[in-house]
Amino acid sequence: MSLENFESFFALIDCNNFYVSCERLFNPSLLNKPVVVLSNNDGCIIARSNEAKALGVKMGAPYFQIRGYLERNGAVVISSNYEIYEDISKRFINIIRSKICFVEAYSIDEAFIELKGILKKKRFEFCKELKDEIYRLIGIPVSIGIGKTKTLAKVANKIAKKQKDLNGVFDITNNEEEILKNFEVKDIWGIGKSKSNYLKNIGIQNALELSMIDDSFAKKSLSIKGLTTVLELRGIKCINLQEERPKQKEIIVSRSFGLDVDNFKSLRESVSYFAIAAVNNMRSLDLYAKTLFVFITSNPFKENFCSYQKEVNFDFYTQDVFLILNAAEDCLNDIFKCNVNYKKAGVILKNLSTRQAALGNLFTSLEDENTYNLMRSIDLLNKKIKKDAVFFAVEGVDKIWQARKDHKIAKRASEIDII
DNA sequence: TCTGGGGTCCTAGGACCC
DNA sequence: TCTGGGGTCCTAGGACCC
Repeated sequence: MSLENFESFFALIDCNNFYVSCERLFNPSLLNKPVVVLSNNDGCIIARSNEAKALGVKMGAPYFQIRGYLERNGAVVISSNYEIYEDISKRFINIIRSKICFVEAYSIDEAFIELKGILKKKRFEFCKELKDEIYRLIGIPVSIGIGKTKTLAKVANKIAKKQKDLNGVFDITNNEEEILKNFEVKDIWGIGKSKSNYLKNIGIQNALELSMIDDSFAKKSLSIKGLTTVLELRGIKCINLQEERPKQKEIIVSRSFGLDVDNFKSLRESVSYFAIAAVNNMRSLDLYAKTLFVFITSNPFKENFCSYQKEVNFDFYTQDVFLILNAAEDCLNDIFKCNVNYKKAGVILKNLSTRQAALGNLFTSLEDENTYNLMRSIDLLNKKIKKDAVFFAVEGVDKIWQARKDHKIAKRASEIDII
């Protein structure tokens, strides 16, 4: 048997209209209807059912601009509920892991797998069975694209999604050239708006043309990433499967406000709330931060946009919520200006390190033991009673800055009982 | 009235040094 | 008259992803 039969291939498994599909699990009446899911603050469209796509609803469209159109067409509008989506995402990944070892959980609704040790003629069959199994166990429809490289698997996935007669699985290797010739440059993974505009201007319209450009020209005009894309389109493997998630480099918690905020008190409450959320996230990852970054901005879609920010470095790596809260407040004190309508604020924890690496620092004083014990107790209470049963007074109670979520269908992750 | 949030990586350009 | 040339490090901002 030739080696070619054992050549390693990639497949990309992508959940169809993931957030909409999740909502449909709880509410089957949403089936066969145009459904959209909104981003935080009910700002933009971030997921569309096929029926909504057929109405011409664009990804990322501001909701207020198309609200009337959606209403007239009987579309169902839902505020996003990430807790649920994350829970279902974990189940999705677990099913894949139970079928194959080489898995990269790429995003909340996508996974790459490497088809190693699977015979060429069995590849397609394996993916088809995987797709059926995912649907059988969690009720989420997926599409699977197969290719020699991750970039080609991405292309194949788009074809699998678009061409209904393929039943959701497509292997691009059978007619690669033809597919690439009809695949627009702007739809290629790694080619964004800026690069696709540039390529259009120099007369490169499709993926096949892009795959044939000169290497050094690609690097010079599209940067190293662009060259990688070009090579991958040619079937040269440059991007490996990342089975282990690389250590996170920063943690961001930021929100747009439901209303404009001009008073220091509300702003301080929001920044405190974000700082605590960021620290909680960091603690759950068992990381420590050396740098804190705080920012506040006005509405970027209005005139006189302004943005203020400040960064502070701690003397040591820390997880101490009190230290970080105080520092965040100090930052805000320094950057706050009166007579500005603030629309958004955020906190970033940077310079993250594991406990072990942090301890390697001569000047480390990781945390006060009392703080550590207190935080553990709060975690336990919130887990036992309910989320946010215990919270810090600085977060405020009324939270007038909080985002709108007018279309939320109330439910909790515990209601999910599919498997 | 109303336009998300959370990430990573790359590059250009300034500062500094020899 | 004539204004080097590298190297390194850092950072802000852009580009891209989902």
